[in-house]
Amino acid sequence: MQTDQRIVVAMAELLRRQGYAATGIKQVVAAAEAPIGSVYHHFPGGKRAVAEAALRQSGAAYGELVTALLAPHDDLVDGIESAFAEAAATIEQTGWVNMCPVSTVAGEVADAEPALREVSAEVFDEWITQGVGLFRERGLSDDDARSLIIAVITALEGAFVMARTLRSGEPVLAAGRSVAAYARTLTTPATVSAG
Amino acid sequence: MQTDQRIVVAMAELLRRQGYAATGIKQVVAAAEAPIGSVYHHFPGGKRAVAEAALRQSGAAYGELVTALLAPHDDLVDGIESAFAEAAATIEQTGWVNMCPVSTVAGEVADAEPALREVSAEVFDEWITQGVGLFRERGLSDDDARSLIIAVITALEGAFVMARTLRSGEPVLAAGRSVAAYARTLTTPATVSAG
DNA sequence: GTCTATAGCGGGATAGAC
DNA sequence: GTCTATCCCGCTATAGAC
Repeated sequence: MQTDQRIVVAMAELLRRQGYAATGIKQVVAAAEAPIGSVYHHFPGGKRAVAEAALRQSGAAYGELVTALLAPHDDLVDGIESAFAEAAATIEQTGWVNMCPVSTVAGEVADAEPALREVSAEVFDEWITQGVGLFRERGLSDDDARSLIIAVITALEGAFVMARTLRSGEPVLAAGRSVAAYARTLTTPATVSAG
Repeated sequence: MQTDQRIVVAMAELLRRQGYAATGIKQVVAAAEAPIGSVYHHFPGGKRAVAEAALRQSGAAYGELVTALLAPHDDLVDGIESAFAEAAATIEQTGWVNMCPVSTVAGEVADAEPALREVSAEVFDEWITQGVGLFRERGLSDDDARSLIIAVITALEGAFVMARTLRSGEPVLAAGRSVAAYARTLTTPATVSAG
């Protein structure tokens, strides 16, 4: 792998574990087995530029992963349930490490790092666009599809934080039940019984 | 206000904006209008001890806030819908600052700061306990109550991160719709129509 | 107990040899 | 273009005057 790629990959790995502020450039080059000068040769913007590249790359990969988990299921509810179950298993097996750096980083940079907030926002927007497309194929209206994919993403993000903190897969499973129930109401018009 | 209290409050405020690693003790004492020596006099554990106190205090206050938003409503679904709507309005009015430092900090310290992860876990557990009590009073079973409060918390957490990043209240509203739909399925047994 | 000056360290970034 | 040695700054934490 090329030096610049190794740097980006190492940054992404550290970002999802520690966030942006706690991750040092020296730590990144040690993990990437690269000399520190290479960072500033390939990324004149320094630490921030490396982080931007890492967020974009990981964001795209993670968006494809979620799509790949949902796409095989013709039924929305089935797809969502299996995606959350898969996520719960993965995060537990990997020792409670976040699956994607975007969620870890977005919260700490939303106010203090405009450039990184902007990149994170672009990643979220791409995920939403992909999800809207997928859910529209399953018969949802534009508004419902958009509302549902946002519910899926926010539930996953929030559940990951709690799961890593509690060292338990329970939050991911509970969040999955919740979003699946919402998806069910959007696909099968329920008749509410009185009382 | 006492010096130690001002220090804790200033730390909490900075934590919810920037997270733990990016927040400096010098920044905290400047905001608290206290000499730096006071930090180590009142908190021998230094920065980490101040952050622990800030997380506990903010966690308790935020738990009471959510309870106060939910408690007045006899109907679960009404309470959840109004709580999320209130949250969306608040985060927008305050310039997209997070309402609570726990969610901002938990993600970045889950792997690297065991003491802070532990405190964050205690805060989450307290929120869950409070929510289970509240939802049981509304007639839910233990399991349903626990699943629902976890869904509420994770949805709020995840939605706040996305809202701050996108500078939009939409994620909080979408998350609220999703959780409210889940609560509705737990309270009103729905008859699903075929097709 | 309050407060200041400073130590000691690690951060990001750079200059310049090769 | 690769890589190393170093700079300079800001950090946490401390020592000690008051």
